Amino acid sequence: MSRFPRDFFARDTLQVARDLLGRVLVRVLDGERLSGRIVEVEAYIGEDDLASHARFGRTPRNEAMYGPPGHAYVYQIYGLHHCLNIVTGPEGFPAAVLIRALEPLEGLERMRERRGVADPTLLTSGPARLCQAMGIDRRLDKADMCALDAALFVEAGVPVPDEQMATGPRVGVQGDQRARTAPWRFCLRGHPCVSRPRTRDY
DNA sequence: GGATCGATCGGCT
DNA sequence: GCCGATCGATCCG
Repeated sequence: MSRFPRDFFARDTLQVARDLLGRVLVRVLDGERLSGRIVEVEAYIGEDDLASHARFGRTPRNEAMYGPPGHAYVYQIYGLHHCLNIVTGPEGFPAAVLIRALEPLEGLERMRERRGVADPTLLTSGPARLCQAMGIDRRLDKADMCALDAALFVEAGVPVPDEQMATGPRVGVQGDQRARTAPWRFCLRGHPCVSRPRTRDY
């Protein structure tokens, strides 16, 4: 059960994003393990990335992105959803990887209760869906995912060979042309749990 | 299958 | 005051 150390997350953000595919996100909730294989992620890199919450500089909300790698950045959106990022790169530089979709592995029954749906491909196939399934909210913002007693962490799983990986523009990003087109989304080609399967050539 | 819309509220240019 | 790194329901063809 190899829990990833901080060094894994301290590397270049695009490298970490790619390398997170196939790994296992684990949430310990009420003493029970809920887990899923990471099948889709997006990178948000620096204040110059106009799609990033760090584009206006350091604020109370995005503070975690400026902190040490291997910590969670959890934010609320549209007043009702949560999204989970893992902070990457050197401390002081705001960057993170958004976890967009999982293939559920452990704790499916609990996830079904929390989500109110039975279909496994609908349990964790979206950034807010996986947070609801795993009980992730702002209380986990800035949580250290490398601590021994962490309730949220990443295990080694099985890395994904390049030929099974697809790359493309990030979902839900509008405005600035560079931000819109940067190929900073990574997913498992054709996997049923990816959040937006059949748009474009995924 | 695709387009559209409402929910709901914290953070901010 | 405006708007969002979303989701699910609804309507249409």
